[in-house]
Amino acid sequence: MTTRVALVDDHELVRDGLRALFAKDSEFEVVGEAKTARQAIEVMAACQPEVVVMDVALPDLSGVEATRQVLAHAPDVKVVALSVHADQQYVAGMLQAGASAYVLKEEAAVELLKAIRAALAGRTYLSPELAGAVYDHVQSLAGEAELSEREREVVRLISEGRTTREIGEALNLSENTIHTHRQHIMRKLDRHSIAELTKYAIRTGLTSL
Amino acid sequence: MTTRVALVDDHELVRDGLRALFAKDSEFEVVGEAKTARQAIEVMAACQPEVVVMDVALPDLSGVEATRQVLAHAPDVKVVALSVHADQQYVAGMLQAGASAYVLKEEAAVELLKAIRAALAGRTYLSPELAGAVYDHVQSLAGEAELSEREREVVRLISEGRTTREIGEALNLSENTIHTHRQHIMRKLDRHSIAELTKYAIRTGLTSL
DNA sequence: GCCGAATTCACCCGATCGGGTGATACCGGA
DNA sequence: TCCGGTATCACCCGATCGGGTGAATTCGGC
Repeated sequence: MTTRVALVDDHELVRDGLRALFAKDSEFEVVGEAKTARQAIEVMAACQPEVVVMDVALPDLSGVEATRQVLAHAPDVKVVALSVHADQQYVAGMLQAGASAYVLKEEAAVELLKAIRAALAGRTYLSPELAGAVYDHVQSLAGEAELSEREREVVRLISEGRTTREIGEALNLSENTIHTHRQHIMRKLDRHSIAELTKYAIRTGLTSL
Repeated sequence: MTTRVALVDDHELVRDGLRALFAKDSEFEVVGEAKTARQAIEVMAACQPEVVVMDVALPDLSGVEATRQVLAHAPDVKVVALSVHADQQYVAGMLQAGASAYVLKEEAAVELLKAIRAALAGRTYLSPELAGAVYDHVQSLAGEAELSEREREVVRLISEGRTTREIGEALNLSENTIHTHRQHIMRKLDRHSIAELTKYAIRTGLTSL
């Protein structure tokens, strides 16, 4: 029985390469592709893959947020993150979002296959280069409370420089409600300034620089 | 150590010529080529060049838009524009899009190498003929967002989540002074919220996530 | 059913922000 | 020499933030 794989990457070239890679291996079958996070959600429902190979840099949303949303829709899917950079922040963010593996694009193809097999077996896989470097960061993130969907949306808008009133208008909610959300967020994250919330939003992929 | 260069030009012949040019010089190494803007974006991710030599006339998008997109994906890459025309509009557009240099094809090859070295050194290079014509425009762009030492210090502390009073205490200055600094900074950068200032600080390396 | 969370809204308060004006002083380039 | 930028400080104002309290609803879990 072959393993059903979906590819999420905005680069045609990368997807082509990956597809060719999986075509050589009878163990895997590429059942869906997506260029954006939004497309990815749709493809999940249509193709029912067991594994999603996801680029962390997508045009519409960060891979972190995309991973979160994919797993919200299909909790059993294994997400394997693909990235060009060994950026600790991103690695930690992806793992916290629920990714099962993180592989650098500079690695050999065999690393990706190893990562997928590890993910399917319920284990977490990191590119050899990363494993040690990231451990501390993951630990530090572990103590961070999780935000609800609504709260992440509010943090995102705050980090875009919007005011409480503007956010209320954007979400069709009362200013008071946004105010309360912000309070809950600050208490959960123990971050009590816009500056710190903005950094959180960037690090977790809710917004970009 | 060689400098990694990517070529973006729709003319096979031009690319052949440039490749031969760089092959003669052990200082540079051509690691990727693209015929179109779309390809260029893909090549960026795949090849991780330090410099992109880009024709301003491409079949799918203008060189201006291509430059913008390349830099959106890889902010640290230096873009050297190549063109047959000394059109001020194009020059200004490319520089505004973030190109580091603008070289005419009629110039000698050595000009291109000079331009690349200047770009790598963080300077802006223009073909001698253009230098005078666009000087004013370049000046206005160059002096656009330069903060003073003091101002950068204040932005840094703001991005650390400190309040105006705390910053005043830290720097042994009046609250009012910090207040004024913040105003000047916001006007210079055209960023009018803590969130946006924080992003600026992160992008320019004044603070970390 | 009860409890906790998430979500929604309201009203309170003092502190801070974002913006303006105006002033003094220093320094370096035109 | 005068002008512009930097740096310092002061006072003003309205808007917003950061924090608190209290309360309604819904929804999933024990």
